[in-house]
Amino acid sequence: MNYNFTDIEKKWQERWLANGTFNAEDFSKKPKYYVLTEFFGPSGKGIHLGHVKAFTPSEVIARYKRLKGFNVLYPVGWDAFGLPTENYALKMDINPKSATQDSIKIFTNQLTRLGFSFDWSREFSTTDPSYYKWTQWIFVQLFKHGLAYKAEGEVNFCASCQTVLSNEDSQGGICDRCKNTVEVRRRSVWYLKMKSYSEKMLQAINEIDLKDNLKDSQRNWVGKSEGAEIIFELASKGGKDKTEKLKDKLEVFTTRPDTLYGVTYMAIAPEHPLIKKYAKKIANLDKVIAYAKEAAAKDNIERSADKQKTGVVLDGIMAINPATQKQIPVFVADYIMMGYGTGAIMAVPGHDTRDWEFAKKFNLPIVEVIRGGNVELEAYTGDGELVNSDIINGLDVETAKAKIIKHLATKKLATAKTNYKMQDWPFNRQRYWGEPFPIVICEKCGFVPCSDKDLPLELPKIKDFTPDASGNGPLVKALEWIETHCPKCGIKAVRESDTMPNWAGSSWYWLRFLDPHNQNEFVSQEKLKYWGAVDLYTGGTEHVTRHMLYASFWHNFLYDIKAVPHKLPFIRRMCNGLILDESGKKMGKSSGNAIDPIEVINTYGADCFRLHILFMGDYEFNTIWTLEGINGCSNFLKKVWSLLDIVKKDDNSISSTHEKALHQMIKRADTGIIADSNVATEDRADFKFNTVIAGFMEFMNVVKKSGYITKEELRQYLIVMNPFIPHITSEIYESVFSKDIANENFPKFDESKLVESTIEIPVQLLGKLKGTISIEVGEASDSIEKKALAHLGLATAKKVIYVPNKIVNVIV
RNA sequence: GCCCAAGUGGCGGAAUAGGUAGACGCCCGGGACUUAAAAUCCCGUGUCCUUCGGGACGUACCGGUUCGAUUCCGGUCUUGGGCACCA
Repeated sequence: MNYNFTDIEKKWQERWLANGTFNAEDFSKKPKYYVLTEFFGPSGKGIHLGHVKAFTPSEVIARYKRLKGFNVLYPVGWDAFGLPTENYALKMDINPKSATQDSIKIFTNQLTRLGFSFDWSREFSTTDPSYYKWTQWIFVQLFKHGLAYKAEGEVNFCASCQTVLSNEDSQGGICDRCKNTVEVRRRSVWYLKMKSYSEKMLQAINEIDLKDNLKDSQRNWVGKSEGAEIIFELASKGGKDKTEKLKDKLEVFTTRPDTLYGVTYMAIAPEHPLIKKYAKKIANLDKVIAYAKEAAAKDNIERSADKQKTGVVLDGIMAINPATQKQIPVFVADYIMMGYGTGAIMAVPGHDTRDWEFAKKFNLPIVEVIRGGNVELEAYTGDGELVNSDIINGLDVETAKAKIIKHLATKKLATAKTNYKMQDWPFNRQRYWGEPFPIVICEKCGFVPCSDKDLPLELPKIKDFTPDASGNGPLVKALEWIETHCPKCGIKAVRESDTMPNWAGSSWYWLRFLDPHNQNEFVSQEKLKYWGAVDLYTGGTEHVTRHMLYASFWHNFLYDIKAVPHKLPFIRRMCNGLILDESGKKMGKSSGNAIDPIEVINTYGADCFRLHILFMGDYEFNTIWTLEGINGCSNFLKKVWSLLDIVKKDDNSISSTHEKALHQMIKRADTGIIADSNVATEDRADFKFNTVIAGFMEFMNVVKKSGYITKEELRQYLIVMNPFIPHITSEIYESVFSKDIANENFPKFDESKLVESTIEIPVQLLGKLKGTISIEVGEASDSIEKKALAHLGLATAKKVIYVPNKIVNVIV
């Protein structure tokens, strides 16, 4: 009988679905294992190769863990709110709701055809009112705890998508969705106070099991820097060259208070309020205003791409160095950002590269206060002894920092301060397809949250959901929905017309999978206690500084208000590489060069596709997609099928010829798929699916050479391979053993079966390989030295190096 | 500019507490079976030289440590990713 993958795969896929084979149990006696891959953003184009690359590993792990006796939760769901779906619906001229439904249908069919062992009973979409009810509920909690507020601020705005974006959504000044350059606009927006969670998020980064380089990029994004805020008094020229002190003081943030004696000028951002406030005191106001306007016209990209330092002195205003009491000039310069620190700096040209460039250009004095470089040639940013610095002379940098802060603090001129690069999260979008804000705007009561019984606040059905430049979302047009009464005082009021960003629904979805049908709570406490955190969370690297941080923020908040009992959302995170096209570009929905995974399944079968994509390369590295080599996987599956012809159906033993190879193969799979959580991080060598598959092939070669496989060997072999190629192994298992392989236990390997008594070791002469000799394990070194000399035809040697059971090197 | 990761046959990739480089597979070549082809099976396959015994070279490049380096150290080049005037 030939291997007919089409029929076999269809048969098992239907059976798994009908029987709910992979549905997780709540409260099982088995140990729990929660494995999750970032859920799908469904689109009408169906799944792409990136999905297969991202999901196949977690799928293998889910099946493997079940065979190892775990109660595995491997859920599936849809992240369907947001710009991708809405832009697609606009393009196709259909309603986003039906676009979402259609896409989910397509995805469901396609994922089924890959044989993924999801628990379909827990499926939901972020667009289901029964789900976003609780997204809104969490928002209300954030609001009630003072972590959601509306304010006017400078935000990133994408003119093409007609909406405000978060910093995370506009990394590098580019809209994450349409790749257009974003503009900075002043707008009234809803913010989530993510910045106030900076420390807690840094703590979470320390605790999660994640590669160090990815932790670094997260820490970098949070951007903690410790330093001090220092107050500089200001003075202006009064009549007759007399100076008078101004009422306002200039506050700056610095990480290097030790260099205070080297401050030779000050610089403020073009948007700094000081300019407006003391306009009358600025002699060259025209020039200053012209410069500020010019700076404002540049977008972020231009401003940072042009590294030439520019600026204008504020003629008439001086600052007073609190350490030296000397007066120094104040500049307005666009290398100072209003959004960081206080929007003003103390400039130390001797020890800061940017200040050095500026000072050189404007001929400002450069003072050395830390010994170690030549500040006339370049800024010295290293360590060293303090000089020219009065009370902190002779100290090292760290000691000097502490002393000068303490000294100024007594005069209330400095305080130790920590700053973060991460900003609060602009949380509203002027678009239709998102969760409505459960907020009523009342003239009398201000912002009033909907009460729990009014949730979900459903998105109204409207015909025209096209965004426009008015600055309002399409929901303002839904008058019947917008106009309402204040839940507090009852007078006429309006609803917030913006919607939440697509990251809202994904910021807590892993919790809902624990209890997806609960109508009374976002998730029950009993289920939270049973399932706890996600044991393994897999997905793309690009989410490390975006979704992962949002998720960490929401989870931390829910923990703080005692809504969840565990502090960390995810115990371990692994990031998969990308699938690239031949030219090395990212392959995906947007590039239009995608290969349809369903065609690969039609030609080769799902088992073959799964095997191929895992065998192609390392999980964490980018892989260039090719069908070259898939024949190897196809040939291998034919060989697996042909085992039916050579199995010794009444031999329940393990033959001595196969024993070692069998145990080796099991060991390789057991250590190469996923390590037990008790294995130390540095000792792990898991996620090595390609070498595990090589192990399957090696065992096949051994079996093929001897021309038979015993029934027991076949049983163990099929179970070990089942997570990778579930259809074919289920089919053969059923036909030989009349049982469902899904209920079996993963075989155990026996280390003692892997030990050899006689081994071959290499003999080297002066480090060059000269052949091998056969030795007994544990044989005396004298005897081995003699064998090695004999092999080389030598009588004596200057020195013989013998590394037990590894190598002999002879020196003459 | 700063930070991180990587560079191994014609190709995808193995092997790093330093110890037989190229596992496993693809492609390719030769053979068996066949009227023929496909499928399948067997053999070969890093490069160069060879008197067919073997020899020399070889893990981006240069240098170092070592009996021994793909692995460790210093420097250079290339590719990919992240951050980007963050005070």
